[in-house]
Amino acid sequence: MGKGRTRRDQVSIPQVAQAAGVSTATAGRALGGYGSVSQEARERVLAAAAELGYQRNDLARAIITGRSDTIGLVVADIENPFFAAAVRGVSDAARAGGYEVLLANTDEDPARERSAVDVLLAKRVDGLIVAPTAGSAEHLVHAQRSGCPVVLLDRRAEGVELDTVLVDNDRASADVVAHLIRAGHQRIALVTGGMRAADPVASDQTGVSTGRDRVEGFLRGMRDADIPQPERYLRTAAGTPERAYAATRDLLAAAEPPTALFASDNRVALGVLRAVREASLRVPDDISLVAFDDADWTRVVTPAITVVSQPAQALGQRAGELLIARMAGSEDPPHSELMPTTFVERESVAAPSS
Amino acid sequence: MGKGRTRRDQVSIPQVAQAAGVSTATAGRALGGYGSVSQEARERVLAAAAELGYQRNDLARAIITGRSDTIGLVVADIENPFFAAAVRGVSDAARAGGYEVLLANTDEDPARERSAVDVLLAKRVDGLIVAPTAGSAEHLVHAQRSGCPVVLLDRRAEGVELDTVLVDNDRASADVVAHLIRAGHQRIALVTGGMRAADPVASDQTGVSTGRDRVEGFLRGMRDADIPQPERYLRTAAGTPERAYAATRDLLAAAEPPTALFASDNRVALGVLRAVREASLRVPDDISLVAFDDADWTRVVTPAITVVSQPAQALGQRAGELLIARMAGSEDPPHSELMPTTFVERESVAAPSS
DNA sequence: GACCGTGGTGAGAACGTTATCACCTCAACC
DNA sequence: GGTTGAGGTGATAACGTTCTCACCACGGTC
Repeated sequence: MGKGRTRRDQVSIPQVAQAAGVSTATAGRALGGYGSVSQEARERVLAAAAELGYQRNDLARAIITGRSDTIGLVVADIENPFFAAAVRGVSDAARAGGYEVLLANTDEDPARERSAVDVLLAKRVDGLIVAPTAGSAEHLVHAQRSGCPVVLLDRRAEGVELDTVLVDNDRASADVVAHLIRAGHQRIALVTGGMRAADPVASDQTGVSTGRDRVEGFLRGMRDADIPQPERYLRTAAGTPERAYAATRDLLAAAEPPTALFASDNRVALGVLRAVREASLRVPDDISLVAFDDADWTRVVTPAITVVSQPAQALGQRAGELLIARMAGSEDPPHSELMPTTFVERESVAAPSS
Repeated sequence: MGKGRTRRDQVSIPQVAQAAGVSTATAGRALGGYGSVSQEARERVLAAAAELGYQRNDLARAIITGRSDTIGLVVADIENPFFAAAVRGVSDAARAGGYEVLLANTDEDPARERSAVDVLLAKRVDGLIVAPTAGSAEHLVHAQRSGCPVVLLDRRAEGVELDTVLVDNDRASADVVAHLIRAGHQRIALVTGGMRAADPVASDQTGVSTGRDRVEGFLRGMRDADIPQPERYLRTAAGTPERAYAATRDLLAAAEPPTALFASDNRVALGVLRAVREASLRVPDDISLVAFDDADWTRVVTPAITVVSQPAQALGQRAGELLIARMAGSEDPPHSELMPTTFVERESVAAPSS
């Protein structure tokens, strides 16, 4: 036995009330900051609380008020700087609105996402922000219907009516392709993850929406320029640095290798760049390179990499604000908000060499 | 009134019990998985629960059991990849132990840290993992004493008895210095953050322990090699990429610039590297470079950067495990666990040119 | 003087769970 | 046939808070 009081003998409002010589109700009002309490009673209660080391219990409060002042945040991969920044944005918005954040990581596993949502619902979060992974979004609709507002972050979910904050991936991707084509490229490769390897083109339902949209934009951009066989240099299922590395090696070893590489996110870019380095290719003289995500290191490498910058933190913040509005009772029909990407031209794109 | 049931008419155990034709107690047992229930009763209860859309309420459960199955995690900066990885480690350990994680960001602000701890305590987390920022750790001791175990992550707190999981920063730092000296360097600069600019050497109480320990190790390493005025190239208060950039520019512009740069973390390294690039210095021919943290980009730049690798995720995981043991009732005296760093030699160190 | 509103107070219900206890049944054991 | 034990059940207390309501005192207004 020993140090410190154990979990069970926490001081509660009735004890404070008794010490202060007032009723439980009055002590509760003084401590909880609701109702009206005389100056004198408040002082006595506060003094008694300090004396006894009273610690309020938000759990009990949440049961009675029906609000926990907590929002649940479900992301795929906290280690991805994009999500880290988004989490930061959500955190900031939550703090500003008086909410705490309960965080869950899914590792892109739909089963873990479902169970995370379940746990968060059981903990009675007031709202949910989710970057949905592949698969059905039934559980999210269900959550929303049971009274817990849901906002989707960075990714769409098919056929459900939920607020969504994201970026126009399709268009940004097409713009990159157009830029490369203007620079003179024809053999343009897209290295990306998030889709089943088996069926890269019929991408309607598999994989994460972000990946699908970027592929879609890529293909559209290629077709718009009448480049035949646009899927020739499309490499899906390369979502990790390692797999992107392998996919890029593969591309570079081909008889007719691409003259430009488009990496679909910052982690993919890492693998792509490593493969390029190992092949002793010079950027941009031998090969051009564009990446999604303005990761901090992209401007410190030589040459600095041309990127599509996403407002990751702002995305998170906006999702938080939208959710807070919903929790406050907003009844507008669910809608998507597109936030602008910025094409940051640096030094990794040039005309093809041959 | 609108879509979906509102917050207030959630289904509760008594309602399920009535629908299933059993007592509240039995329904509670069937749903909560405690006590003993007949096969038949359980089935009836579960069917009724599914029918009515019952959602368990962990808040009410937590009140009665005294455990919320939640741990609080307080970090300085979630956007720092080191902490992102550590958060990941904590998450994994928590999940394995059946706990959820409540996350708070402090931005290195002691006031925000205190208020975060306060809120988490009010939410009745079962334990707390904190990467303490500068200043007193009184609130943490208080938390521990009031029955909420605390584990420190990555950073020490002076004069308090708390479990701590970290790395031997002093020694790792001294080892880097020794390595550079063996390579022939004398004019070695340390660019670091986390300390008041005013008084860089008397570092006993200001700043974050990590920074202080690294400075200490740096100075020790220099003194051990009998290099005079070791603080000559010491630049503190340069904890962000921007400030590190400015500090490095400053160093490089000196009459007798350093021949080797030591960046105290991955964000500092970003700024240092940018300054080096802009000065058109070649690494390692013109100047050598070592950084703390094996950030993913450090091996993709040319030349790949020699780093001190920290087991960030393992650190977080171990902190989680330690906390779980504490919450399970372990009464061992608090202790520090040092995890090993790895010196990863790459291509950014060479003998000084002159 | 009757009436109202308002600030303050306390008793007790309410929230949705789990814990405690008493009780019942049935089988196993001596 | 009694004792023991285990499995199952329900009534009710308990957790720590806020909510509801009734009540009082007081001042102002008609």
